[in-house]
Amino acid sequence: MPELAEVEYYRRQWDCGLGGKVNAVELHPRKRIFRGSDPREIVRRLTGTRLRASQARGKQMLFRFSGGSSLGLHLGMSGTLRSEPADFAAGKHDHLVLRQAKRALVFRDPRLFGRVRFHSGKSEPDWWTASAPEIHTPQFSAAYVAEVLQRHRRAPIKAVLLLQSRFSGIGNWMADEILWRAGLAPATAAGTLHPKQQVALRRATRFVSREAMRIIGRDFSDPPKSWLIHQRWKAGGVCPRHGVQLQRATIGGRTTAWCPKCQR
DNA sequence: CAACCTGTTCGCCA
DNA sequence: ATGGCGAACAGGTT
Repeated sequence: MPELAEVEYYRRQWDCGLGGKVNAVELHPRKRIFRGSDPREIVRRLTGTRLRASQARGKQMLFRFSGGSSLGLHLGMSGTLRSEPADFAAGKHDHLVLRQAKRALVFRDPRLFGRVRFHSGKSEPDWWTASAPEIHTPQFSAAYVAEVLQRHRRAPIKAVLLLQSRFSGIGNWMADEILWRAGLAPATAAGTLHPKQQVALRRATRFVSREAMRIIGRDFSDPPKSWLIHQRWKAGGVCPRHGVQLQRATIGGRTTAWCPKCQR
């Protein structure tokens, strides 16, 4: 489920707990979610702190606590964050619960592709600082896009859009939406894009990111009916622009839908 | 019942 | 050393 905009939506679901004290931390320590970190340390160091702030970069989230501890959360394929009443009882897939006086902050992830990381100390964790330029910043420039396309010139453009180290936060449906708007066939080798196509790609990337953040990031509203997202999973899905039957194939290792008429 | 899935990481190969 | 690709990871849904 979660790409850039959904991540932003879920991050905000814990905003109600900002400033609140963490009275207890409950977790399922054996779960794959905690790979690479020590669950007992998370319990020990977060208990008694206060949730101070949170941020998202691409699909990665950072929650900061008093005392200098941070939690890094990644939602993987099926992760969600939500707030529940204080007497909430954690279910099978609720792998991390932060108990506050008035609520429980819950991280749920049935498929376990998500991840919980932990960091303590004055420095910023490297899994946080090593992120790619965000799409809404000046660093996501035409020159940057050109360089990325050149570096990955032999890969299909669809696969390049899915590289988190290059296009921060773009996932499968956003990549298809972007290519459809830019008029680019997903299998096109990245290095063959003409200057005008590069401009269209960057413009569509910024548009889809900004609008998805505004529409989905705020309250999980549906994008307008004119967006490809409403058609791409349907059996008889058609191009919102022409009504032409969408094509479907695995490109860049993922299911890809595109309009053969407007994407070349 | 079988196929499918909005993500990342690893090993292999060029 | 770098880039591209396919498999693996898990469990719910169709």
